[in-house]
Amino acid sequence: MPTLSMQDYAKALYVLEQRQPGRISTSALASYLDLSPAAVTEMLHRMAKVQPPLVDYRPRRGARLTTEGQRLALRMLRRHRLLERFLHDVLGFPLEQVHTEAERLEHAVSDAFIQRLAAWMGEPKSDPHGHPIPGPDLQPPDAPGRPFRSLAPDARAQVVQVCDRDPEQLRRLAALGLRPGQRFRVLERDPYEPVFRIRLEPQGTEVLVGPRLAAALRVEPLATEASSS
Amino acid sequence: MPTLSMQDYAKALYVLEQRQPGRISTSALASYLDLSPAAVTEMLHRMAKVQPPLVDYRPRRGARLTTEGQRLALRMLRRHRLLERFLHDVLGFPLEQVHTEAERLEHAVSDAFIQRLAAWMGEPKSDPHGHPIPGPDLQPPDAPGRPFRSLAPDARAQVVQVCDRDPEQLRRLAALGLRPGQRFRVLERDPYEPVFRIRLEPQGTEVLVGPRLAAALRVEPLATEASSS
DNA sequence: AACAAAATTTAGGCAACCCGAAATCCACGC
DNA sequence: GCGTGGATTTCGGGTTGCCTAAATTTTGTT
Ligand SMILES: [Mn+2]
Ligand SMILES: [Mn+2]
Ligand SMILES: [Mn+2]
Ligand SMILES: [Mn+2]
Repeated sequence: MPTLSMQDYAKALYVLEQRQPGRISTSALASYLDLSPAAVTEMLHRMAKVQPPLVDYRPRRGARLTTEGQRLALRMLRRHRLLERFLHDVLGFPLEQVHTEAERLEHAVSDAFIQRLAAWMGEPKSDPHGHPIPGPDLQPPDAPGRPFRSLAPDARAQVVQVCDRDPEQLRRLAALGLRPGQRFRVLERDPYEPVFRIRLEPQGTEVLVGPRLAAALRVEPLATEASSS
Repeated sequence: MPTLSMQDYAKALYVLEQRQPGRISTSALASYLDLSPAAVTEMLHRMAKVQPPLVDYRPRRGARLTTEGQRLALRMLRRHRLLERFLHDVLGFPLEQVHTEAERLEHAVSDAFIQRLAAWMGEPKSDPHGHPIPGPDLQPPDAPGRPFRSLAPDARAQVVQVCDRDPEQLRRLAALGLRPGQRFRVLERDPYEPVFRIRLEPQGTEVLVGPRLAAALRVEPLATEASSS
């Protein structure tokens, strides 16, 4: 089994490759993992050298996960998200705390643990932030919904995913009521600035969504029910 | 928070001090942890040097836990045993697998996790091997029952604790039916060799208990019900 | 009291990981 | 084509934790 650090690097590479297909640069990985570029270079060397190799690393042109590396990443994402589901649904951890806790636990559980936990929880398909949980076959799941910024004025939609990496932002989102499942209507989209005004349904609260929050949300458009009433 | 290794050393020192009060020798600790004596010497130095110190170490005359070290040990034992209870009762792990799994998890969970897990499980008082779970106050619990070898012929008793460190032995115990809660009567105690013959109640199965198994069991004597019938 | 065996510590190494600073590379603008 | 700034790698260092082999100390004899 790869080391704890390799597990986190693999996950990070997977997420970054999803965002922007292609090779991932040392600096992109370093800033995502909050490590020095020097540390990342070294680790990429190690991950390219283990058998089987986890990354295809070409000095000065970044790295990509190998098939084996991708399997590792998906295995870790499955663990992470299943654990988050457990922490939130069963133990009642608040949304903004589950990520940190799962980030440590994911390395300590065994495959047997995950298999039993998944069965016991009824094979959940997504974590409490709305991220899809890879199945035991480790097929890459696809991200549900689409970016918030793609919404047109007057559209109705539902939050399907919130970003889990920034606890403070997550607290803000939670305070505003923007959690997975929340429905809303776009009231206004500023034509010049990337600012939206939305109304939560059914609460009726109005919320301003700027570029920071918008980037943290993915949404699912809904049929424009009772648009004139 | 002390390192993962220090956490395991603290637990080991606590268990060994329970068995045999007084200073613990380097070699005793090394053999319990399955490490070289040199590694143990080094770690004892580190544990004596951190602030606050976890052990009182005097070169060539062994080590004892400080109050702080004992608190750490009890914190880890609470985590370990609570996790074992969860793994066995909720996820259905067999008795001989829970120890290994908990040995890793205990270092990855947070205090908040343990607090929530304990509450959710209804504050269990013992683990599936019968070991007492220290409370949140971290008071040293006392070992229930007494050694198996202290049983006299014809006595009735109940298994209250099985040793959890040897999976193979645990499988043997389970195969023989000797798990916590099992009642039995001592039919015979060899006067010369440390060998017992017992009959399980209510099954009626007869089992031979030699010195190895006897050392792995603690028992609670029962009233000699219906001794003549 | 003197030795030898046993226990323990010290010395020297190694593997993971990480960092800051120095060197190196390469791509873009002129 | 030629610098040069920014990205990247290399170098030297530091920490934790383990091992084997070589001292060293203690202990249990004769
Ligand atoms: Mn992690
Ligand atoms: Mn998540
Ligand atoms: Mn452990
Ligand atoms: Mn146990």
